[in-house]
Amino acid sequence: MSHITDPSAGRGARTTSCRACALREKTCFEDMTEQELAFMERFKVGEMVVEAGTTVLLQGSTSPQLFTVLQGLGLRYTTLPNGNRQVLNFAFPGDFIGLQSAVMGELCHSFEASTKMRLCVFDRAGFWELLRHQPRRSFAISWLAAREEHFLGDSLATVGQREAGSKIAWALLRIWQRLDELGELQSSPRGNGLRAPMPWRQQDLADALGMSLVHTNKTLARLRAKDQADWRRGWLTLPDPEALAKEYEITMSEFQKRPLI
Amino acid sequence: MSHITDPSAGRGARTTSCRACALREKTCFEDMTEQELAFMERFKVGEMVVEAGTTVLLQGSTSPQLFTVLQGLGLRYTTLPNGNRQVLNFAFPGDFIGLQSAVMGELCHSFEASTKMRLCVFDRAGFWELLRHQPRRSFAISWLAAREEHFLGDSLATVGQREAGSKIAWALLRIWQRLDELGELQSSPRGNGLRAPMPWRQQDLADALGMSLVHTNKTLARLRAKDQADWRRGWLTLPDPEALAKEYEITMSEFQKRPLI
DNA sequence: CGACCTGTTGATTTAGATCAACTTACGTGG
DNA sequence: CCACGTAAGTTGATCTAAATCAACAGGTCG
Repeated sequence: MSHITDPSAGRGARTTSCRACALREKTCFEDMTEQELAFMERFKVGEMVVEAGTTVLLQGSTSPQLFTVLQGLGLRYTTLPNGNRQVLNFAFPGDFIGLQSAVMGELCHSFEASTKMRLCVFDRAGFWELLRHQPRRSFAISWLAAREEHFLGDSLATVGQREAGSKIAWALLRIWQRLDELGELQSSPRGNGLRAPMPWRQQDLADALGMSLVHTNKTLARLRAKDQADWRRGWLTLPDPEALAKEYEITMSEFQKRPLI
Repeated sequence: MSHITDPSAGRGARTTSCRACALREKTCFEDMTEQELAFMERFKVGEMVVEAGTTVLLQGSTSPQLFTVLQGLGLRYTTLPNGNRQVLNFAFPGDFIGLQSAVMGELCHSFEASTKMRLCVFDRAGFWELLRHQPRRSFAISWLAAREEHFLGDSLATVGQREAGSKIAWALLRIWQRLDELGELQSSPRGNGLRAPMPWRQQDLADALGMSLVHTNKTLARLRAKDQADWRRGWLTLPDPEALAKEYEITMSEFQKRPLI
């Protein structure tokens, strides 16, 4: 199901060069210096396109690759010995995937594409070189790792300390915010307001929040009835995100430009 | 209640030099090159000794400092708008504290000393210099951040997907393992077996696992009755850690030497 | 058309929260 | 040395949020 394009194969015409990368245009990312660009292009091994449902990284295996999401949405999860699944986070364009595997030997989580995805592929061996020769890039890596740590801490606090309605609202707001940063919110086809693509299943959200599927469903229905959030058929609508956040005592961390790997 | 020693004050006789740092002797840490040592000594600003109960970092403030734990135990937590507290992790000697604050502007968690602690203090401004000039050190930072991310993911999976007995067992095993690595397990004063210092309160454990205090207490009592774990008056005894892990389907990540900042 | 996946809804059960009373340990000061 | 105050730990009774069970509906695809 997967398809890798190697830039050294053929004339490399099929692989976007970092310079031409559409992600760089987004306002949510920091600018890159000419030197950084040149370096990243050497570090880049190719591109990979996967269909929705593909397992890109499998817990327990040892992947020699690192990725940056170019297009599409995915999710990262662990499977416990008791069979339960914990979704660790949802992945968006610009996310750097696999830092942990570069550090620990073995993968302790899986990564799955929730839509068709395009991934930028880097070689793990090049990672060390990256940090050695590019202090700015290396700082970017640490920055992203710290940010990820922050997000996970936030998830932990939500899963551990909020009740159902608040959990759901928190998750929807976070997804909304991330898509907003990326400029992926669209105006609804019917009438006013914005909507966000949200391709995940209710089961995914349930597994992210430590809730049962049924309870997740009923809580979503309650939010819909109160006109606070409407997530159906792959699209999420939040009539008033600020009011929602206030109602459920949710403080979103403010926007910050972030580096792109 | 806190007491800072500045190496540039007096003759700096009161501050341990990195070369003489007792932590470096521990087998769980990677060796440092002479060059790294020299650099870290410049980066180090001083030492701080705090009494048990001191809040070292406060959520919402902006701390100009980074720490490495030299002695003692602590914990990191967030307070939610609803008043609940989530303990994010427990801190042990060798842990590097404050990477997030170095990256995000504002602290999004607090740090508290659970025993008397000795902390190695670094200046935040020096952090950027660190990454710029010391590729090896910079790799160490990324390594530690990735490890922290891994631990948090593990916590999230536990809080989200395990039931009470398993949660408690998981937490006790992890603390046990971390102290074991540091060589802090001692033989019990009465009779055979090992014991670990565990200065936290039941409330801390409850807040780490997203459980109520009462339920935590009752679950601990059940484990004690089954001779699986005994935590009382600041000491933890695990008669058979492997059996405990097996019983509750817990896989501990294997030991790996880690860098020291 | 039937198989399958995702979502929906009501009925029932239960793990864990909450409430409340009490014990134990450890000061501190008279 | 004892009385008192406070913080942590313990235990039983009660309540409830959320899990589980079960049946069904809608959409999609071969």
